[in-house]
Amino acid sequence: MQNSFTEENYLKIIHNLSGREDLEVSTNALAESTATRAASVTDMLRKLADKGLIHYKKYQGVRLTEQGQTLALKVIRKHRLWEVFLVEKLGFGWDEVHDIAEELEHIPSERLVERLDAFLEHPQFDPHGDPIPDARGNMPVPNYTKLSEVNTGHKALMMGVLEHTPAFLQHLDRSGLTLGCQIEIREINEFDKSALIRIDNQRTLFVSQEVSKNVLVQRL
Amino acid sequence: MQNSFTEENYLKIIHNLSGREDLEVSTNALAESTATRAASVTDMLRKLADKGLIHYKKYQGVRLTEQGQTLALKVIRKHRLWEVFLVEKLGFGWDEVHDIAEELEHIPSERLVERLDAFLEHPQFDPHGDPIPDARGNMPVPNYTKLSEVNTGHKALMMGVLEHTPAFLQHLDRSGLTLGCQIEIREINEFDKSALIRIDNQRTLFVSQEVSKNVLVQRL
DNA sequence: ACATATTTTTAGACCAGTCTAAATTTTTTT
DNA sequence: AAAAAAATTTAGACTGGTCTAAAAATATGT
Repeated sequence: MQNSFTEENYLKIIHNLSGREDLEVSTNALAESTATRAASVTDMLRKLADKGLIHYKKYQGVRLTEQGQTLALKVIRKHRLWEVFLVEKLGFGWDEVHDIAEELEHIPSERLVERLDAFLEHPQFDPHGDPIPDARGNMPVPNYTKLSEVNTGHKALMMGVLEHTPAFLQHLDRSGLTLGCQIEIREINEFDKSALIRIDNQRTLFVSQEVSKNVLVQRL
Repeated sequence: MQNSFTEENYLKIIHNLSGREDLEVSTNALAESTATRAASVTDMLRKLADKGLIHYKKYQGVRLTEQGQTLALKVIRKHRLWEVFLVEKLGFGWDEVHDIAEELEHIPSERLVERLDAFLEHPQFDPHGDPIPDARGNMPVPNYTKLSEVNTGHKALMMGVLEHTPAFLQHLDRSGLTLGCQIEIREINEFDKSALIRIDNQRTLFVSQEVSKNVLVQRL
């Protein structure tokens, strides 16, 4: 029994919503993320539960089973590898690849994924800094800090983002904030938590809390 | 109104079955090629006709409209470009890529196709020697000859195949018949039309008519 | 703790794409 | 040109995934 495009999407989204702490995911949250109605989500949850891919008790929200987790990570692996391909090989911007990878992630061949991985030289992270699970489903859990949590006077390296919307990513592009850049916190304004930062010791930039809460860094 | 995976498949198959002479394609032929029942094909044909993608009169078979033709060629373009990618970049054999390309061909982004085309340096032919339509839907119509039609003593270059089954392609691999090789016809046996040929002036090989009827060459 | 609001589930319907069985049209054979 | 065979279409049903409207369960506010 094969898993459909739709089932794979649900698993991936449940994984993403349940976060590192494996929280219960609510029907409404899924309805929001899948852009379907709650009633349709309920139907799908019954089906996934019947297949043993999720733990589901009525009104209690869901969690992935071991099996569901494995499958979700395979889809996420494919998604992120394809994003690397699109950016590194085809020259797309990091703000353009999500929707295309959303389609490519459901192409089913194991051999394809492994050869793609080799072709890309086994990347560890996708273009947004998210870690790529390996073929066995192991995903490193980098513990980055939000830029908003770094104190005045400290330096850090930009390692990822929490927001993945094109609008946000394009804003970072225009600000010169790219993965790997060095950021030094010069000032933080108390009233709105906006900050004056210095990038790569070259440019100075004002960032709102909106931005700094969605940028992940590695403290130096 | 988007075209579904299934619709695209029908268009592609109608194109392939109607050949260069744009023959009418029968319901049964489509049922065979799509691995569905004739009754299901009939339903689909009504739908495609309603969308203006095919000319269809009951019991009369179908032909693509201008619009259907354009769409079919876009799908074929994608299919063949992805095959080039799989062979040239990922190192797959020409016998392994059909099924995977069958999935990839339905990924919808125009930008993706054009960037892939550029990345592959605008290939003219896929790994089986089939011509790749350009972005506007123009496809060169190379007029190759079947190897079985070349006379004793003549030379030719191998340019393509008519069969695309893994079994046939693997047989060619084992025989050392690859695209671009030079073939000289040494002898043809009258009773079964099998032939003794010389490849690249290096190896001599016996080929059945089965094989020579499915190998396309350019006479020298 | 009770009434209200929110969330979730059930019930019943729809669409795309498929199926089988039966009816109809076209083609072939004699 | 009639009978038989083959191809095609119609009729009616099923599955996966979705919807709306209504019912049921849970959570919240005072």
